[in-house]
Amino acid sequence: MAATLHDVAQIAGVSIKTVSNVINDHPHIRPATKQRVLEAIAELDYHPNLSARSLRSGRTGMIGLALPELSLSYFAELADAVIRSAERHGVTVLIEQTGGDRDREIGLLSSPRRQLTDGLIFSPLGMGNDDADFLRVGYPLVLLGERIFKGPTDHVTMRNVDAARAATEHLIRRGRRRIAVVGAHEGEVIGSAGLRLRGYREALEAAGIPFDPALIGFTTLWHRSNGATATRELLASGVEFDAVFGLNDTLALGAMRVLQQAGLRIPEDVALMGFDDLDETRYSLPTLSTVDPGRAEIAETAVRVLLERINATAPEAPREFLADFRVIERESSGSREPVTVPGASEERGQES
Amino acid sequence: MAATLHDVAQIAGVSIKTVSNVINDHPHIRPATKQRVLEAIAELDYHPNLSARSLRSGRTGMIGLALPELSLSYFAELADAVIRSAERHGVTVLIEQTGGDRDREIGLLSSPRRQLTDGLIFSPLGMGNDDADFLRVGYPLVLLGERIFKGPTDHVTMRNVDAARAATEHLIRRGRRRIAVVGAHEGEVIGSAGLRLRGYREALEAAGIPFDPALIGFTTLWHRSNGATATRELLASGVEFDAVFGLNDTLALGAMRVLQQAGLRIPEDVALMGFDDLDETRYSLPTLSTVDPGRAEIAETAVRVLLERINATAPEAPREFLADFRVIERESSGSREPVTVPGASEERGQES
DNA sequence: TCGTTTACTTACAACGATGTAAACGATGCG
DNA sequence: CGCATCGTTTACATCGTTGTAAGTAAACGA
Repeated sequence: MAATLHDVAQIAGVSIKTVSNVINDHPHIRPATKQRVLEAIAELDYHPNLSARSLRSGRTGMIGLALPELSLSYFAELADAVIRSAERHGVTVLIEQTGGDRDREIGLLSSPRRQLTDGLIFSPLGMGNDDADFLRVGYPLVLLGERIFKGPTDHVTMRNVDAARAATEHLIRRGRRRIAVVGAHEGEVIGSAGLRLRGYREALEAAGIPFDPALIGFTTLWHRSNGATATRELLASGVEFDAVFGLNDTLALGAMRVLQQAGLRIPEDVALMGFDDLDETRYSLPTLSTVDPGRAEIAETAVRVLLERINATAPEAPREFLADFRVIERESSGSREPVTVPGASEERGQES
Repeated sequence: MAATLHDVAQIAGVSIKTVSNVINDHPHIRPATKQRVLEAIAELDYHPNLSARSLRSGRTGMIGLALPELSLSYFAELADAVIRSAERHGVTVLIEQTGGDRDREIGLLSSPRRQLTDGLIFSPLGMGNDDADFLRVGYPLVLLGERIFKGPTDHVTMRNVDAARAATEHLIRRGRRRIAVVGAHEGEVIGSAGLRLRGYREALEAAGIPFDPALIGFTTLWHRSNGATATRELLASGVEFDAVFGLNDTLALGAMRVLQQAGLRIPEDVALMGFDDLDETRYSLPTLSTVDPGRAEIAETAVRVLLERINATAPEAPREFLADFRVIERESSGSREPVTVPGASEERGQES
């Protein structure tokens, strides 16, 4: 049996409340008493019972993180970042997978598991703007992603339009004028695809380059194989292009294979650009130019804002946060850096 | 405020214990009473308070999963599998990242967070066989991986030697005799690298092919860039080879790029084989032949065994579980299947 | 010396659930 | 008709913690 406050109190010769006070750093404790209590705690290797503490305080010290799937790299890296941020703030993260399914997402918002967490960071994929009302829940909630805007909660997201525009401008600066896109969604306005395509169009317009619908490759899901297929279709259509902008890294990596297989040199014949700055982009050949949409900042902000809400006394109007992005030039868009072992100085490894 | 047993009892006109009995399906409840209680529960949208239940019962309904890093694909997919298994068994998974650091791993075994979980599935990377005594802990623990054998706990792992042998034999059957290895660890005996290399040697021996040390590429970490570097070194060394066996998929994918860049055709000039069956191997070009080490089975077994331990009354001797593996022939080792959109029928996607 | 403040400590009652033991009414048996 | 029995329900204590209010002792000023 684990030691309790009672045991510690007995050994230290004080009341359990005094022990509790020592543990919670309450003022007005005589140093000598504190000393005795700490010794007793050490002697018994006492650790507070978290269930009891939760029951009493109404706080669990955990926050939820709901995302589509860990096996999608973007979300695995997001989870990694959120866990690290949470750790710095002294809270624990409980991950839940939705599979990107709208009904599961909605169900999760009122699942009994919400009891285990003091708040939720929620990255929906199936829900849309029309579902915003489901976000009116009785606990602190921070929304991520591009599925719902102007919802009733705090929202942390990336500058999709600006970042995609900057990425496109980067390609234009490299002398490319016929820039194909891979991953567009038919008719989408919000959502990552719609917003990033808008940024692309803004960049073209600003540079006086006419928009050519023939250069737009549509896909349904953003998986590697779709990037490959869309690129194959572009090649087969005979349309000329000197660059490809994958609306995310996974698509771009799919495109990379197809381009290479077709005998095209990257970046000499076709420059290539992704979006997300997945770890993987540092290890491809050539390394993939991409946009860091500020994932670390998004994670940190989401955790911070959620904890603020959890600790807030009065309700406040929902706020919107936009992370800073950064275009990262690597080999696939014609960086002139020497080709050494890619990323050798910054690798994080899996051993044995 | 959320409803409590008390509120429900009041509305139903019974005592709180009766409500508790209804919820826990205790026998001897008059149907009429049960009915009234259920109605009251529905009316108030009552959900049991999990902290209170934990405090009273000593169970949290959560299990821990400790692994190096979610941003390593293998572990992200393992976590995904464990979460799904746990869900089927009605328990929640709490993920913890160790970074593969020995001290963090040891610390985590007695962290206060262990209080939040009824047991732990632990995949160490930094700890070694000498640290086995740290695994003598006061809660159910299931060990994964190849770092510690004959430890004091249940152990679920893969048939590294047999699987690597089968993978090598597959290459031999395809007519390859000069099979290079990428990812060996100098002097390692256990650990994934040591065991898989042993399987490789066994296959050679059985086929009467002499072992050639010049064909072994050493790396430290198992990252993509290391696979690339080791392969580049093999090419530079001038040693002849007609196949490469990457000791994991990540290494093999790194090797794939270098081979292609060198103008070698896969599989015509060099056959390529990985290990792990990452999702990614289905989307590379060519698709990567690999070994499914039974990840799904490992996850399912680990969860099942852990829950058995949690529910066990008497202690039992530790057991060892070995998952079934399966060699998966894809294009990189000369599969003759038609090259269609890779994996089109089995993709799980990321939308928008 | 006494009253008053300050510093420190304590007893007690929650938080919301569940196990125990006892009580209750209805039934069956002698 | 009284007593045991069964099925059903209840009151109460308990899990380990923390907030509240009250208590004690020491320190201070008058």
